[in-house]
Amino acid sequence: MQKATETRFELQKDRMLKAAARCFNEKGYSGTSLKDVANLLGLTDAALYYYVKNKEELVYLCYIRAAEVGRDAMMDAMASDASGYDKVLRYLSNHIESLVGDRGPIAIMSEIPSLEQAHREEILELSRRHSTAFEALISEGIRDGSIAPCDIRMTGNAIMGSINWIPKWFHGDETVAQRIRDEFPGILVACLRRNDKDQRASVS
Amino acid sequence: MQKATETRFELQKDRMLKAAARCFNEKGYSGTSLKDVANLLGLTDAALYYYVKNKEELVYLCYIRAAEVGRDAMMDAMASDASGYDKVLRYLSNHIESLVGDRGPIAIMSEIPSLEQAHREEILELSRRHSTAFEALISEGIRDGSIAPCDIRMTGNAIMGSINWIPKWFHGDETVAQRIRDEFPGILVACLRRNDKDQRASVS
DNA sequence: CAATAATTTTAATCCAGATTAAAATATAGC
DNA sequence: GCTATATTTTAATCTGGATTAAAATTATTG
Repeated sequence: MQKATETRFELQKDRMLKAAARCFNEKGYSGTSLKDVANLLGLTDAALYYYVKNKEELVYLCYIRAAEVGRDAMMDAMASDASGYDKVLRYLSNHIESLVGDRGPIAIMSEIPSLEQAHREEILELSRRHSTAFEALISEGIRDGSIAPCDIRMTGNAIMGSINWIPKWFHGDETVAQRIRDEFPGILVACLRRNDKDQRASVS
Repeated sequence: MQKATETRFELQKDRMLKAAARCFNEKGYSGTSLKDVANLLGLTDAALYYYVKNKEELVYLCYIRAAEVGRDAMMDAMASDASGYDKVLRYLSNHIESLVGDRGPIAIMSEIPSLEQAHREEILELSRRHSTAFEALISEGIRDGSIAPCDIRMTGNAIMGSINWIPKWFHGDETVAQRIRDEFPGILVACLRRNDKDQRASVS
């Protein structure tokens, strides 16, 4: 019955979260006033309170959304029947597609400490789980021989950092988006193929 | 004559910038009050105004410092007489050492838009120059055959993103610092060795 | 030591931007 | 069209934290 209204509400809320994510990524949390977000939606700042309790919750929800996007990308990769290496590649492609595609601006989780206790812990937990899952993929690849042995924690941090930073410099240009989709996964999985520390490119 | 005083002033100011960088990295710009920074120094918030005009300038100076650290790392690498690949490796090692070593916490430049016009433009210019210099190293490596041909812009973004994200998860633990020093440069330059998109680790 | 300069604190302001309550408008179902 | 509900705005507050001025303390120098 409320299906229609619920849908409208959810749609608006989702638009709001995207607008907020965009502002936060571009202008930072402090640099973003609720008015900025509202303007992007053609609304008044006060209107946002119809959808969220306060600014903190707005950030919280942006981060929840970011976590979901990461989880979805991970789930899909984990479910595939492939080598560890290919799962990582698939996860990266998935996640990147979400970042630059129409799941639209995803917030960088750079202000977790400003969240209130309960929210902070929840986001940290989700974040930790994601890292763990990613490291598990790498482990799997090492075990099945598709990935070269490496310091899993550091390699995971390196790759994830690169991903996390994308929203900082990508601002919606579709040409750039395509280039990211095409290049990034390949660039990053290269970190998993080192089999010789002194190897060089064998070109020409 | 004022040498001693100047030194004291400069030292205190430097301590302040490090404390601020640490706060900003950990709690974000908005989450950081001047009181937080002052507490870390055993001072009162008002005391900070003896060293800087306002909070904006504090951020600005943190970013200037971050840019200098990057530039120093780059200068040293560029001056070396080595292949493009080795210059990149050297730059990465240098920069990473600064990030995790005693040049102490370096601020992540994540709130450039909150800077006032003139400062923002200056920081952006420095930032752009640094990217350009990094891409030049990659180009050089491709020309001299030490680096595999690649999308220079994207590869540069990937590697720099990984570097930029480090202060987000590294919080001063010396054991971790050593691990970063040991592993990160090698992990990241792997992105420059791809000579075959379908290559896999040739282990066991 | 006195005298001057450097540094920090105390104690007010001040303000942008978050938040709220009530009123106004839009929308949906009947 | 009428009624109830959903959504948005208007118009105030409210507040944390930035900022400032003056006073107090600490260091330096002749």
